[in-house]
Amino acid sequence: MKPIQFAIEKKIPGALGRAGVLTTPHGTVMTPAFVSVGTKATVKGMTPEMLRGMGGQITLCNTYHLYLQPGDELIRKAGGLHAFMGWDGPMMTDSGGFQVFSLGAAYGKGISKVLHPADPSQQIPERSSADDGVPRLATIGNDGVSFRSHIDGSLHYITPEKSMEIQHNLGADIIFAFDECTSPTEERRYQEEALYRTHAWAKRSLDYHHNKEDNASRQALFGIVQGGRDEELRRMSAKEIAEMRTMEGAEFDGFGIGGSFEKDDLHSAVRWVNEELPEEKPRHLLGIGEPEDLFMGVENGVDLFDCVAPTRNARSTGTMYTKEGRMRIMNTKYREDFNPVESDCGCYTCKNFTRAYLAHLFHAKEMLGSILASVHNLYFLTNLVSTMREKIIEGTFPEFKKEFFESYTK
RNA sequence: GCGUCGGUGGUGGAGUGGUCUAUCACAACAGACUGUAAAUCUGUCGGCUUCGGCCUUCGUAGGUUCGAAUCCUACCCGACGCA
Repeated sequence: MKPIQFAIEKKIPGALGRAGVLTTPHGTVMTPAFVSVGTKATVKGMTPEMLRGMGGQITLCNTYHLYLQPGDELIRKAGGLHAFMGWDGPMMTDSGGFQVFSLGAAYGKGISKVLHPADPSQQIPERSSADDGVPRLATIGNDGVSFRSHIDGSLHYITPEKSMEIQHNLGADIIFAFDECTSPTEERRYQEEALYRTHAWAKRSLDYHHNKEDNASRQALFGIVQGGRDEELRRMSAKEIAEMRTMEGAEFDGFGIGGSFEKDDLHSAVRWVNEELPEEKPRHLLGIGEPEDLFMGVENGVDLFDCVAPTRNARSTGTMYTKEGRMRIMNTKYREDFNPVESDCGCYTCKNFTRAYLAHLFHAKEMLGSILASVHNLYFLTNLVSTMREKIIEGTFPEFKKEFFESYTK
């Protein structure tokens, strides 16, 4: 018996998109679905009850962060992440592969998950100059990655096996293979080299996982596809990860699509990969979650998304998603605006508070502001994706997409 | 009434003869944020601007000086002390 089951209910005619049901040991997820990010065993500002209340089905925690603090052994003793953080629903853990990137090639360089090269402040530096200056906290070797803890400076070595061991201790329903998320600033030669390494690490992750029968029966393992912006590498990676087997014939239970992108490359990369991946297994687009990207992903066959944007935008300066686009609640015009953030929104924040009140909380630096804005943003994106699911089942996804972008401007 | 100290841009508070439109912090205003190094970060913050500058500011009014937020005089205001 496999730890998860995935059934497709309905497809978008003429596209890769589909609506499905993902069954895990801790419950089902109606896909496509938005995954709430809870890196350090907490979705920032949200109790599990609030997550449930706003329609959250599943959360994603982080291997690297929890290994450093409080330690995966401690979480194992606590009875696993579900018990430790009080979330009894479906849960995934990321492998630490993103930190290879964010604490490595991207460290101190202002490079993030999605780059906007049209913005002059985000010009992609040449590789030669990208290596100057700031010392990295993550250094890649062929066997694994050395991390210098961003908390206390201590040195740690993470291998694919170590990532699996940590994720076994954490005990999420779905875990990810250890990968290297590459920067779009790397040239093709490096992308290729990194891809071979990611594939080798994927195989080691798969082998290690299936050597631990207890875990393999309770935790699903997703392989991660990389390959940057290059079509050949992306397709090759998707095929290779999809066909990867242990000696006993065990395979990945699903797939992650990873990488740091230029905005324009995102669409093509997702399409190339999903054209190659086997239809019957779930696909997770790692770290993506702006509304326009969610539509693109769903249309192109992505089943799961996670993104820090809703909580980070909410918490930092009260930037909230609305049907008309982003609203920055601290802008002067909202100080005496006694309407809800969105009058037709069903979230707790919109049903109970005004823009003026939220503006006040942010100006006064009261933590409830961050919480209420997070509630709204998580609701907005979660609800947006679940509405896309309904529309796929109704057969009206294209109409819904068109209607959404008639009012939404970024 | 006498004495002492002090009055700097929205606020607090640097500066004590030229490099001063005046450090810094806060507030304000605008922006960024996509597998969280993030309750973080960036920019603006006297007026005008053809963005090269120009004009006006450090309680008020005079004065010294090539040059004053900085020195002198008078006045106004505040705190404290003494009558």
